[in-house]
Amino acid sequence: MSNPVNVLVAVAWPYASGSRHIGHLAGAYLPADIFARQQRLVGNRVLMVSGSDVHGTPIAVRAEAEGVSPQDIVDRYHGEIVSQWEQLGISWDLYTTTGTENHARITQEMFLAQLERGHIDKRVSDQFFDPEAERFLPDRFIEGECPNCGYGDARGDQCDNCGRTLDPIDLINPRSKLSGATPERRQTEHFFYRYSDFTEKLRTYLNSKTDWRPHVVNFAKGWLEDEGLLDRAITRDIDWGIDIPVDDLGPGKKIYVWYDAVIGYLSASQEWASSDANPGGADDWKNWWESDESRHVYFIGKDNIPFHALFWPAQLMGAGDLHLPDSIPANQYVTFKGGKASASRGVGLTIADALDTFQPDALRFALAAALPEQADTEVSEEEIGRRINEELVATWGNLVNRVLSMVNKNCDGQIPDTPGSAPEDHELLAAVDAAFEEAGAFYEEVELKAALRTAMKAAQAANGYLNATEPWRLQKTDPVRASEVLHTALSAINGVRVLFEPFLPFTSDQLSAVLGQPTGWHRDALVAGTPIDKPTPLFTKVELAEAD
RNA sequence: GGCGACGUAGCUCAGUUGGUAAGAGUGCUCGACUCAUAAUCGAGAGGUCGUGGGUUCGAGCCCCACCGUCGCUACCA
Repeated sequence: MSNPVNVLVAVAWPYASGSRHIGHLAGAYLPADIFARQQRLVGNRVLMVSGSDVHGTPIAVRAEAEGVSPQDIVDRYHGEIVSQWEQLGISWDLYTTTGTENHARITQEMFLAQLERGHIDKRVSDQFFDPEAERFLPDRFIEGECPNCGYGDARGDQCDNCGRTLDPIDLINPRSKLSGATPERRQTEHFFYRYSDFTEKLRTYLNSKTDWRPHVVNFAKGWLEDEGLLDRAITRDIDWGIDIPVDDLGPGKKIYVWYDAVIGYLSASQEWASSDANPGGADDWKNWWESDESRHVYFIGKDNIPFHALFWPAQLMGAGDLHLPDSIPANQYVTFKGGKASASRGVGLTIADALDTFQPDALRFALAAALPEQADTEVSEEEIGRRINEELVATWGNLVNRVLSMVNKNCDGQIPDTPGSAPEDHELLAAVDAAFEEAGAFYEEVELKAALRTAMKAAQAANGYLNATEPWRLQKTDPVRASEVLHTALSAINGVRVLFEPFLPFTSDQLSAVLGQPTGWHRDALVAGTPIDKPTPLFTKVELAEAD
């Protein structure tokens, strides 16, 4: 194959303020893991990083409400998230948090570099202040009567009743969501990032991305129309966050959470490079970030597009010569059917719920088959179960089981040394080998649903081959040919399981224990004489509740 | 209000730059098979491609309007 490429698999940083649901999983984390696993099999050097986003107002407010420290909130949810990654088999090279010293230092370094280059300046602005909570308030934390429709509980940024976008200054009888007090307008001074400096460069950058998904490019370009990007404050009046590396503004101010969160991709790469997990040395991160040869792929939900297609590239441009995102295959949303039925029927199914109900690989399979790559996709608990039973278990699980059973029974419990040479034997193995190429092309485009279909097609070809050759019948009439057929079928499985590995890591490991570790993105030769025991099914069927 | 995406078989979705009588999986019907988790394989039925106009020799793909769903709208992350 060609030379290994350094691939950065950058995955959206989950906000450590609550439990994640399977929409998040299908939107970013699962596709990232599938892609990363395949890229490793291909032989590329994959660095897959993310972490919990631990700063921001919601966490600070929640901590105050519960009478605990923000760190307690973060520890609770970070712990939950980390344990779920393990259960789901998400193969991070590093999953960290934005609460590390390393991250703070690198964020501050980037801030200083941009300040030095003139892309950061100070401005005074008016903001709402809660005199009781003694805290500046984001628009969303101000409520009042909607000036358009009179709705009493409109938020400062938007009215939930009439849907109009609002400015908190227009609210009638505004009150703080935190204390109920009437907010006051106060002047406050903040650092602004001059995103407007990069409007033209970003236009050029986006225009060069002709292969991106249309909804990603169009959406990002929409922000650049007319006056282009607006400068944004990158500091906040809050105690919980990263210190501003210059003290001009006085106390009580920190760096804004989203300015620092995206820097996590860079800081996590450096943390990984310096860790024991990497034998390549502390400067190894430069092979991803200071190299034109590397490839950066960002896995995010569509709500994150402006941050990754605009703000983050602008921050990178302002900091120096760092590698920009090469592709951002942002997914749309997974939506839930039967929203009014009940939580147990799939409405807002959390990752924890889903893991209680489904085998990890089975869950991965069902979500991968429904990835919202082009459009929002509807799922329900029934639909997930249906996919597991009718597609995964019936086609792939059963294929493995039927072949291993026959080999165990008819070939003295070991892999026979009887490769077949009939035309149909070659045809099947050629089809499996071709599937690697076909699926590989889909991975290059990050079309993971299509890659999964390719693997399923190969499994179906193997099932068809068995039905056509009927080894169970040959066993009585022509045992030599029967063992050729079984050898061929097992060879096919030996390839197909590699095609499935990115989707089904746990059961693929089970098969590796029998068939040996795959050596790459291809079908390995069988090792004759390897013992094959009576198999236990890889997957169990899901018991479906009666749909009503 | 503005912007964007979507609306294709009962269900979940594919349909590259417009071009042979519109596809997959699943479900349904029929047939084959019985090694295998009542699993598999084959065949078939099933669609006015949201509606109405327009461009074109030709449109699911392009343009306009409308209807519906969802998202974003820059101090939520």
